[in-house]
Amino acid sequence: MDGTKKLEKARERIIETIAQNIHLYGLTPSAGRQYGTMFFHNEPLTLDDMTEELGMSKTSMSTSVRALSDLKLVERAWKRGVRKDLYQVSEDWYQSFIDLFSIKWRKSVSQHSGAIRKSLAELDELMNDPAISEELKSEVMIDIDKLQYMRAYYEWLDRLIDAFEDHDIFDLVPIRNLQKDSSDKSK
Amino acid sequence: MDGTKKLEKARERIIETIAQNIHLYGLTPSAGRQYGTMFFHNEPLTLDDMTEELGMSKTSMSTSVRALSDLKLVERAWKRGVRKDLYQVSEDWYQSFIDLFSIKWRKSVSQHSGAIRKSLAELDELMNDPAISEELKSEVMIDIDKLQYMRAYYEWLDRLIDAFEDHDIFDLVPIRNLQKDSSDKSK
DNA sequence: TTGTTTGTACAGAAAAAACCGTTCAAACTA
DNA sequence: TAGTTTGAACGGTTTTTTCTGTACAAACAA
Repeated sequence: MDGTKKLEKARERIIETIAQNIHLYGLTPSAGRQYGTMFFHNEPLTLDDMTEELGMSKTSMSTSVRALSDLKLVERAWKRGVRKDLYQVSEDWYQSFIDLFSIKWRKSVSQHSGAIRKSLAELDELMNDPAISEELKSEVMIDIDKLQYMRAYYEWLDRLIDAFEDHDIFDLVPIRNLQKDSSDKSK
Repeated sequence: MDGTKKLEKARERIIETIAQNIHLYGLTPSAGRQYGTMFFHNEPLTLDDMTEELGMSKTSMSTSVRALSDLKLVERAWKRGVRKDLYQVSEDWYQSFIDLFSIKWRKSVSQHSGAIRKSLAELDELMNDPAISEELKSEVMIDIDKLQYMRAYYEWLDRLIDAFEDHDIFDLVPIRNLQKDSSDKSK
């Protein structure tokens, strides 16, 4: 088999695996393929480059590169004399993992916390209403407990994301920069 | 406003918030609504109960309760004399968060690790091929570096998931069981 | 055994999304 | 200024996903 073909095949396997797993970041396989393609390119790419590489429309490239940018999986690059926007994958994958939580999960925590606060206030009000049956009150009490549990959980999630952002997580789970020689046959 | 209505409204807000955020678990809003409904029910529910509560088909209830079960967000319950399957939400949300990683992310790590191993072996072979141009070899070298970086990253992710499963994460980010009085107005 | 109940497989309908071609505004060039 | 180039907004089309109703197999009841 031709050497270039072999290299291409080895890359394709990785790209396809990325495409099949990028849903964990809430992205489509197409965006994953785009990411993978950029990953193996050693130069920043323009939208037109991507159109050519992936055989998809420029519009599609534009929208999915935006989705990738929103999650900070890719970033813009500059190159003297090039007017087109250039994009390249963010180098630090650990940071990309953290960014997922900073962006998507933090937003979710915030929405939940807001909803819980509002509902808790309403139930609180309900508890102080004298025109409410004892039976209903005991139901409300149960719900208040549940919401308090939720509130504690999201507060925990919030601190977890803090621990990611502050890189405290690397104290617990250190990055091992093995750089293991690829000819090492040991298991 | 009627007390029962008010309670219902407070619940609906939470349920809808869950529905809008469950995509982080790779589930549809419908499944989220189903989860939310079960969450506020103090008794396990049957598929027929859910059909009635949510106004959707039994088939839908069956498929999405399976999706929820796969992620261990809900579990089966038993009740004397009831022949129908009963389901209830898993009580421990912290564990549910961990399960997400045990199930979905671990699988992703495994797929990636496999692909990386294969591709790395191929590139290794390519490097030892004497019939390959120097130019191509330097390209291959770059890719090997990238794959080694990936390998280290997924190995880190694997250890991170271990830290979740072993509950070591709670040493770094402890669960505060505040149980703060809901009448506390401090900010 | 036969009749009933329950959960799920399957195929088609409905809804949602991904994607494309065209168009347009902004930025750059001359 | 006018002419290009570029990225994205907007409708319309295609593809995918979600949901439903029917049908069926397994478990239970009598």
